[in-house]
Parts: sequence; C-alpha cells; structure tokens
Amino acid sequence: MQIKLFDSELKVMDVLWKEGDMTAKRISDILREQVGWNVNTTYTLIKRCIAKGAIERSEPGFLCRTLIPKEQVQEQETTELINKVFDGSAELLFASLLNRKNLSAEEIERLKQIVNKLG
Amino acid sequence: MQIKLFDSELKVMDVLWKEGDMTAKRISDILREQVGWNVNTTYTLIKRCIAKGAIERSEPGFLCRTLIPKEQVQEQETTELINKVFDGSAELLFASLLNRKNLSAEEIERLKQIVNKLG
DNA sequence: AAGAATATACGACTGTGGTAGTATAACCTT
DNA sequence: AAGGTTATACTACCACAGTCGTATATTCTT
Repeated sequence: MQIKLFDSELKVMDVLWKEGDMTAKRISDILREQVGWNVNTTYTLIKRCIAKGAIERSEPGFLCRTLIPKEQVQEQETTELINKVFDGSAELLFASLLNRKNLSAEEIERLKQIVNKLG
Repeated sequence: MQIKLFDSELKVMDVLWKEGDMTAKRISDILREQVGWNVNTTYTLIKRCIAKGAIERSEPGFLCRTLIPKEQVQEQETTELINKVFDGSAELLFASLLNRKNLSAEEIERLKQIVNKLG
C-alpha cells in the first residue's frame, strides 16, 4: 500500500516527524515561520494527508498524529530515484554517493564502519 | 548552472545516454516502442531539451547529441532527494540504502569492497 | 516537376500540484 | 447570550508538466 506524498505534503509530515504529535494550529504556526505559508495552505495540506491516510486526527484538541514512519517515505522516494536515473540499480546509486567530491576522510571512515558492521 | 529536466525529458536523454548520438527520428522510434509515445511527443521533448541546453542538434542529418553527462543528472537528483527526505544528510541516505531488505550477501560483499577501496 | 510520404515545428488541451480566499463552525469574554 | 476572535472546511485559481493534433517543410519517387 503505497502512499504518494507531494513535496508540500512532506513539509507537513516533516514537522510531525521532527516534533511529534501536535495540533493543526501549531503545525501552521511552524510552517508559517519556516516557509511563510498561509494558515489555510497548511490546513489544506493536513487535510490531504489525512485523506491519504498519512495523518490521523484524534480528539481531544484535534491532535495530529503521523500514521506512516519517515523511513517508509525515505525508502519509497529512494526507490523512485533509483528507477528514474539509476536504471533500477541501488548499487549504482551507492557508488555514485561514494564518488561525491564532498566526502571527508572521517566520513569515509564512518561509512566503512557502517558497511563492515553489516556482514 | 543547474538544468532541471522533467521526467519525460529524462526519457529522451536516457535514450541518448544509452545508445549514443542519433537522429530525432530514431529517438522517436525507440520511444514509441518503449513507452508508446507519439512521434510528436518525442519531438516536443527533444525541442525542450534543446531549449534547456541539454541536447545539441548538428548537421548533417539533425544528429542529436547530449550535452550533459548522465552522472551530472544523477548527482543533481540525488541531492534533491537528500534535501527532500533525508534532512540534507547524504550519510542518512547511505545508511538507509544499507538497511534495505533486499541486500544479498554478495551485494554486501561488493559494497564492502567499494567502500574499502576508497581510503 | 507533381504528388506522396516522411520529418519537423508550433500551438493547444488536460490533469494536477501548490496556494490561498472565502465560508462556516467553535470558542471565548463579558 | 451577543459579539468578537480563533480554528477548520470547502472551493477555486494558477502554473506547469505531459501529451498530442495540426500545420509546415523537406525529401523521395516516378
């Protein structure tokens, strides 16, 4: 059951992922400050997330709670990227990541550890 | 100088990346077969790629040649993904990739080698 | 050289993601 | 309980990605 969230919807989700459950009001306050959104815009997006089953609204106080973990969206979006520009090969993405210029020695060291811990 | 290519434009680019320079006609033939596109659709997309500076058209025979390497697009799109759902951290994406279920033992072995070759 | 076939250019329609305006409902405050 | 304020819902507008229809140009065939 794949839920496709648009960029703007992800902004709403991100607030919940970062700060936990909160009221629609608070979300709109945060997003007004962060990205300058009108209150109504935020409410519309929350509504759409609810319609998609990504957010749940519970009494009392219309508390908003995310229903899907961030990890799921990350994996889903990563898969899309892989299919779009890496010919469906996760390994190609992997290699591309490692070829980036901006990898410091320490970062490489950490990556090594991560990978070696796997086996 | 960032060029933003849409999904449909990427399909055109992909043909050139995979098969090398060719005429618009051949591109349209390939894409008709691959994704069922009308000839005109392909030509429109080629046109847009040219306008964006992603493709060059040279005589004789209106040969189409890609002006940007696939690697550039891959890196660009990867950066977008990282900013969108990985809080700007390439390392998080990296870790997420490794957590995927579908990694076989051999794959892990290969990844280890790739990483260890770095330092 | 005329007519057919093919290649290219241009313009337009459609669906939809993003944003906000306006209406309605709930909640205070006195 | 009336008037004001805040919270929520509904709906519409706009921009644009995606697709293709029609028009024009070029090439081929006889």
